[in-house]
Amino acid sequence: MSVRVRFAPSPTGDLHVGGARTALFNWLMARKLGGTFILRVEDTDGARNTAEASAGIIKGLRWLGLDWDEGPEVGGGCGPYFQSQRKAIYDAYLSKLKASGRVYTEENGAVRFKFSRTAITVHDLVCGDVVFAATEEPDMTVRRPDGSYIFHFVNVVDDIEMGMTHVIRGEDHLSNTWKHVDLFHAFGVTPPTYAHIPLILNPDGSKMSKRDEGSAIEHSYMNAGYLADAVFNYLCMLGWTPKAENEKLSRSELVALFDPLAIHKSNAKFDLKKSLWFNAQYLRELSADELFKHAMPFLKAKSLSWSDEAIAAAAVYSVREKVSLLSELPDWVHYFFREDYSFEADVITKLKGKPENATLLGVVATHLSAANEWSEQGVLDGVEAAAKELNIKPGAMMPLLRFALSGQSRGPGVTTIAHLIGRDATLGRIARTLREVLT
RNA sequence: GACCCCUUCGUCUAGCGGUUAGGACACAUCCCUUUCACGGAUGCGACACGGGUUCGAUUCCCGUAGGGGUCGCCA
Repeated sequence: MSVRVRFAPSPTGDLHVGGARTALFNWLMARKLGGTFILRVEDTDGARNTAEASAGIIKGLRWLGLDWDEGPEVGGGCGPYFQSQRKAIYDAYLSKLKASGRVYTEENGAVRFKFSRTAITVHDLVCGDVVFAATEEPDMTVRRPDGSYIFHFVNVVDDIEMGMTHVIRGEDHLSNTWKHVDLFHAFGVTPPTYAHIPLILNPDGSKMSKRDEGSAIEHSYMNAGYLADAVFNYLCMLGWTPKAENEKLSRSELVALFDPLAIHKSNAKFDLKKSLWFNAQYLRELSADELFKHAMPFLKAKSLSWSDEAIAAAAVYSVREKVSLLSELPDWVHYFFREDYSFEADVITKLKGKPENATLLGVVATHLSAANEWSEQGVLDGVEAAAKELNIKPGAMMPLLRFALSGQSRGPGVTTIAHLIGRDATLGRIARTLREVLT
């Protein structure tokens, strides 16, 4: 039998890391076994669900590259995939329960399911067989007086209707699973195989929920400058360890390595530093074009613009090993894009520190204006010639030139900066520094 | 409160009776270096506690403590 798994979010808010990882593991399972990954929106509670949230979740899943084979936007043979549109199916299933005497209606119209009140065992790939003693809880409500249905009921009905073979979800559902199994039995259906994955906790050990740092996919990752591949990779490492030498693994490697039996039982705390490390790793292996494409929205957000895209891309590429997030890029490259960059306080202090700095910059300018060709080597030759004339080491000239050309004390190689901004800008910036700082 | 799951360096983890308890992130130092980074090297650093079982427990069993979860006409 072909594997069928699903991610069944309730659209009450943005896609959350916990949900994203649940979707991720389901996706890995389907792709690993050549199965089907289904997206089902559990929007039975009209009061809490919104279309915006639903769209947001889809946006987040798309960004992470978790494509589904059946569900919203793609269709499939078991639709509709919004539970709010499946009332007739639920009514039919409720009738089955009525026929077998497993439900009863209360005075106000709510319908309850009669628990079997026997010990129930949940077979779980991660937790093993978990036995729940006969319950003493009140029978559970499956339909509200207004005719709408409750999660436990629709969840089970749809898992039956959509032919789910495995249910991979957060461990917070484990304690309720016996109720689902009871329902499956009442319908005369063998329950799917379960796999309850550990939860993601905050660094302090508390349960991570919306609002917490690093919890919302769109806000904390997409907009913060993460690469989807990095987030995908990092999330896999929370609660699962692939049998591999390295932790940095591509999607295809992760698919090939995936094994639900290797998923951990214990919860994992979110580690911001490590997520940044993963992102930095992925950032560095992007080509100049790819990096620029990803960086563009972040540059524009800081009002940076360019006329020569190749130069702009080269500028961004020159600082790729200095950042962990795309959002850090503008601060590292803004001076490539404008002449009115400001001078950092310590840069001004250092420039003014020695009176001979003005002379040094003047000599460098003279040599650079005479350079035969404007390449990095040409710039370097000019600086060395100036240093020789001044009888100092070329290395001693570099910081000064860096200060003048960027206003910053750190950045890519000085010759790279000069080469990319061009001769005119280089000479102009030296002149500006002489005029505005070393007066 | 009842029930369920969990417990190895600060964090993510390897380990599946005998290991100098390994790796990654972070941190520290050093090297490299025109800055900042990258990279390389080294270091710091853990089996929650108490009983068993065993020739021998991080590993198996029980208990305690601690953490998380579930007990809705939320999902």
